[in-house]
Amino acid sequence: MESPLSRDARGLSKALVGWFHSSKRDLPWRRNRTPWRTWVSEVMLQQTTVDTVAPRFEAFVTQFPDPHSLAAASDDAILAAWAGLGYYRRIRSLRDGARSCVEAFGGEVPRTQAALMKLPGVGPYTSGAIASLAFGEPVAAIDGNVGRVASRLLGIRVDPSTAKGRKSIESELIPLIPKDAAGAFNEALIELGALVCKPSFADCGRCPIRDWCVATDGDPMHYPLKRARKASVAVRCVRAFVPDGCHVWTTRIPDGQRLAGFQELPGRWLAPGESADTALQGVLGSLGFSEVSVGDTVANCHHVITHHRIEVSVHRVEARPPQVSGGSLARIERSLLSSASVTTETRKVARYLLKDRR
DNA sequence: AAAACGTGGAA
DNA sequence: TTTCCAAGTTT
Repeated sequence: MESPLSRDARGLSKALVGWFHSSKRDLPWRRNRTPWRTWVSEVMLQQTTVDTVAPRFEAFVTQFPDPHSLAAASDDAILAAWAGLGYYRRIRSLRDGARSCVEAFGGEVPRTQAALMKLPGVGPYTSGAIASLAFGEPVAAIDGNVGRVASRLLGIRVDPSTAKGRKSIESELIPLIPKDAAGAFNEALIELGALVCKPSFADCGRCPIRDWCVATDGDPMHYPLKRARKASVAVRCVRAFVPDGCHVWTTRIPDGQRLAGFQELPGRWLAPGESADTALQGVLGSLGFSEVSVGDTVANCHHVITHHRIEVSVHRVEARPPQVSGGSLARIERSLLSSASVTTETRKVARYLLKDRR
């Protein structure tokens, strides 16, 4: 009961891989493809665009050229190296994964999908990508691109973002992967999704595998199935700009919270209807400040984090700092408000604070 | 299995 | 402006 597609898997992979070799983009991680560079790039690319990653990749692997160097790095160092890329759990996981490679394998990257899956931050996609691209193991690597391309190619109406959807795609995709070119096949599928078979336009006229595609004679945009996203929520946030000579007071976000380890101006989200003055009095009071006087707004900015749209207003505040230091309170030079030690929101605020507006 | 997790750019 | 998307993983 072989389908025409599986019988001609050879032709499909030849056409796909041939197209890839002539059409692929020149990307940093494709030059000198080592297991470590592949691991780093795949983690950096998780939910992050090529345009964002490309200018950051070489600097990162220069600073951390192998698992040993990253394994030895401090929290502050890895956060600064990842600042602005988002999803900061990724870099802690990557460092922890590098540490376990150093301890268990002498600093070598595991060579199989099964072994890679045991590393923190390495899931079904990333393990498949490293195993196939770096080591040639004939396993699937189903990211957003491949989920979409395979859905259309095979005519599968499933949601690739669910475990069930991925499994059904995987079971039909694996037989198509050539044993002697698994990496090129998988990367070609990814590249095809990125360049041709796009979410809002399939562009079948330019597709190297349209002859094998179920969706071309129907409606490619009918695939894949996708679930509704969670609605975004608007929140207001107040922060205090408390200058102290050429320094400014900040707080360091504690472990376990989102953006843990970064510094930001003291403040918090407002409850509906709550006043900025009350909130800032409370925040600074609990940090140990006294004689708190909340002044004018000195900066406004808009920031989005996951599904929250945040309107930030920063007030100038005069206050007497606590005598004993401790807890999350910190003090940094004003110029560091635009450095990698603070949150991205803080760097946005700093653009207003330190210079012009709008 | 749904929700959380960052950010910037395109539609 | 709002929504969607980008080489996902974890809980």
